Amino acid sequence: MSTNYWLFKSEPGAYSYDNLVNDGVAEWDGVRNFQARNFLRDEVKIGDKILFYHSNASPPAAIGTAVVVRSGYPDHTAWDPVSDHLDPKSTPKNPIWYMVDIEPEGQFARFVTLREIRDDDRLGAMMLLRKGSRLSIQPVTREQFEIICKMGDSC
DNA sequence: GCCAACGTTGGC
DNA sequence: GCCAACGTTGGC
Repeated sequence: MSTNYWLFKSEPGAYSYDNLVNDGVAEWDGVRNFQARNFLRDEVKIGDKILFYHSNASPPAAIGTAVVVRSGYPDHTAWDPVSDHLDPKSTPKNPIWYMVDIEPEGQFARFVTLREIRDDDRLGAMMLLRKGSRLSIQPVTREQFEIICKMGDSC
């Protein structure tokens, strides 16, 4: 199976790329959107490459890359009573939500801002640029991944 | 099944 | 802080 490419959003105030570097590996928990869940459960595979994007940041930007080290498995925070992501409808026997594990690959030498992505004609098809697109796990093409990586002086 | 109300996301 | 767009909830 070939490598797929993704964009993962995170608010740096909640979990930044620095947090990921410090942790070494992260359980990508707390995704509570069905479309994103389906990607995590069914399509995000070990070895897939991730553009790590800071949303709700100033400026919003792609910060670096990461790699998937464990494919979809049930998000146990859904039945953790002290978790912010508790969802009583999800149980160990019938999990609703899924997560993957990721590791950082490298921060970009320079961040690639949303503005720069929007201004590049080659990236016009990205889901990120669609009006009202709030999906936190988005597929990107290999070409889009590599263009942004180059814009970040890191490929 | 419809749809209004509500909560969240996320750029600006 | 504002607010548009979206997803979810719940009454009917």
